[in-house]
Amino acid sequence: MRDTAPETNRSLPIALLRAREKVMGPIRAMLADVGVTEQQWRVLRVLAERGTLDPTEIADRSCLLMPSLTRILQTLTTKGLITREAHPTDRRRQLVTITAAGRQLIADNLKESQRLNAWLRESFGADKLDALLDLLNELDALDRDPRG
Amino acid sequence: MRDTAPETNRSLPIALLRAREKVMGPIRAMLADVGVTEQQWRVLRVLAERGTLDPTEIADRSCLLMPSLTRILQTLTTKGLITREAHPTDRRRQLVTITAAGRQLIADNLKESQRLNAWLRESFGADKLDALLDLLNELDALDRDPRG
DNA sequence: ATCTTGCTATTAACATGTTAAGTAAACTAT
DNA sequence: ATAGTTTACTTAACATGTTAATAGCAAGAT
Repeated sequence: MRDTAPETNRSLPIALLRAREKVMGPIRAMLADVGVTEQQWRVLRVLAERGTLDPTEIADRSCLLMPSLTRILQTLTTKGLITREAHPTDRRRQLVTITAAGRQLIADNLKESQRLNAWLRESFGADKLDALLDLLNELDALDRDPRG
Repeated sequence: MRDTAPETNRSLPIALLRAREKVMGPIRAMLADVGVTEQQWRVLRVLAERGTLDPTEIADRSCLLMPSLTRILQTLTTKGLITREAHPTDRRRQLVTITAAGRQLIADNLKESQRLNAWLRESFGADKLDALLDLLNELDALDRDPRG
């Protein structure tokens, strides 16, 4: 079906959408078995890798907007995967920490996650994957919005 | 901030997310002024380019899932930008057509849309843009899910 | 003719995306 | 000190993403 619509293949927004779906599909399937979403998984991994963080930094590192993150942190707290405490000196801020259960959830799925990454590298080609990542990062680094 | 987190730059899902945000930001801003979302714009453009279609084909061409499309078609009908009629021979299906108002909305924004595309080509580089699109399409064409 | 199977579109339920507004706390400059 | 500003997080409102279930219809097989 899709090959009869050549235009959309040259549309960058749609190409990015399709590529993302291709990569995320298997990951989502894996996470669905454990009962966490792709976004919740990102938050947990950031916390596991970098330790206690405040919500603003979590949002930046996991590429989530603050309103989304607010809801996700509530969900993760309910699930017992994170804890939140007040910041010692700045009462506007919080400190979020992953719990042992959260770390366990990551440990239970990290191997499969790495297997999916390896499959991608092998199937798509390590050279092409690196080239793609380079281009995407360059694109993201483009200076400013085209408001001229 | 972001440059202190080298890992996420090499994560394909997140790199795709950031790149998409970079490209879509200006487009969303343009469309917000007219009162349509990015997804509604995609549907209208598909209908304008290819004429009357049934919802299943619209979903395929605009990269939307059917439940999302159902709601979007309701919204677009309310806004008077599309019309829906029953399929003459298959009563399960519908035929969706863009209205004159819908075509006018596209005409009003097409030039700006093309200007944004041109800005991207020039700013990012035509060669790199083509290379990126090629890689994304190749990725999307990868055979099957890694269920081994 | 009925029965099964598959297709089309919708609905439901929950999670996130997105923009705008709101609240509370910290900062800045007088 | 205090008015004005900025920062951190939350809430609200609406749109979409995602999976599962549902209803109506079509087509093929028995």
